[in-house]
Amino acid sequence: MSTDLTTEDKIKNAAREIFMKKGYAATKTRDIADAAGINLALLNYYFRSKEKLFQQIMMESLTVFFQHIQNVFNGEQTTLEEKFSLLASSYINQIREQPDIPIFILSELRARPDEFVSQMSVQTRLKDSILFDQLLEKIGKERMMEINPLHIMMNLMGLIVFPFIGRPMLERMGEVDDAHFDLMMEQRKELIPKWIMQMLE
Amino acid sequence: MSTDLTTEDKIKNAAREIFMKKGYAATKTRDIADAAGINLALLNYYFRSKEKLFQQIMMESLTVFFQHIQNVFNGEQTTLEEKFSLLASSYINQIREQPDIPIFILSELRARPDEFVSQMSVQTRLKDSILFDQLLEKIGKERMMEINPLHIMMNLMGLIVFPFIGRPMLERMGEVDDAHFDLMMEQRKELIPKWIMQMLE
DNA sequence: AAATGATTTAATCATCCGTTTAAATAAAAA
DNA sequence: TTTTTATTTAAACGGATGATTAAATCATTT
Repeated sequence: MSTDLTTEDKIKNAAREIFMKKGYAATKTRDIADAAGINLALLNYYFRSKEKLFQQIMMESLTVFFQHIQNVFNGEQTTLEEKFSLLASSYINQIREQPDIPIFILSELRARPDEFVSQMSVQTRLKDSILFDQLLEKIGKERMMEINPLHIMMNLMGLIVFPFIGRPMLERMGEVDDAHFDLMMEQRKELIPKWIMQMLE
Repeated sequence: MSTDLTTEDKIKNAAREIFMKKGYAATKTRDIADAAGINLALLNYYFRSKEKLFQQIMMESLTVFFQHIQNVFNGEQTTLEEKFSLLASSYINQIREQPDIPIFILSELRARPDEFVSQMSVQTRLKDSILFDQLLEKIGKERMMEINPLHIMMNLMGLIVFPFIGRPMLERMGEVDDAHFDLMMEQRKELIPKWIMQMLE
């Protein structure tokens, strides 16, 4: 957290790490300043307030986290299963690099109603996507009442994201260590698309 | 939040509601006192400190949330699919009554390492359960390396819990209202066991 | 009724925490 | 160099917040 970064970036990096780990309310501006190795006043000098700094980081996190969805959802050259596979792989890789990002986003989204939800998901209307059309074709109109494509989205995201959110609990329940957990996440890149396809049969 | 409850319970009810909605750090003792309609000092009189009050509520939440698991996991009269069905139904009902409980538990578990994780999951060792034996029998020894029973646990819990955690996001993505969301959760009581069974084929 | 103990209240303390200020230093422009 | 602007620092402000105190009220016992 030092070297030749600009002061602004040192603050942002430290803030991102601490916000993600502890959440907005539990994060103290002094913790950020200490972790960044800068004077406390610089935080306000560069970002005006803790709130503004948080919003900036939150927006960037949302962008990073949802940037793939848009593209994959509307890929014209990829099949359904390929889309599931792409999503599983890219998200599992991404979350491995920033393990706290899902729970961070989801819990702050809960605590700060609307503020971010609106901007995040306007981009991603399921019904307007090619994925949706492909789902319709696969499921068939007659089964549509029973199995709303949103079920499939819930399943896909749940299967990808939940293991990371529930990790401390799951590792204990299953008596697996970190290495084994990583292996399982690697397996899931192939398993999840298969499972989702089975659901559509 | 009034009537003939004891003062202690008025505080606990208010605290539970606010802790669940906002998390530990964002919850102020004065908010709890106001919501409970009691004098601020009474909180410390009955519970010593905010931290102690929180721990008590957290422990009770964990107990409630995991009490079914133990029983269902070790039911001797129920088949695999019946166990999945029981878990899905009881958890979906339970979460509907306290929608914030999953994200509350999972995010506080992250913010407060170990403190609770240890006590929570000692009770629930997957390998010691009847469910585990039934899974082994169904999956078969040869496929065990590929599909660890923990995968199935991740899937089951992810499919049940994630829709509630991601609800604000999912409702926007899928353009469904609260009533429709509830209907879908009702459908999932039957769908989830089916999906899980398909994964085992 | 008096005495004892439990509960509740108003007020205050002490610390924390986000933010600001004013001065000092460094960098850039003139 | 001198002047101006940008960055950094130490110190402090003021409100919020968890906790405590001492007195008041209520309930129970004798």
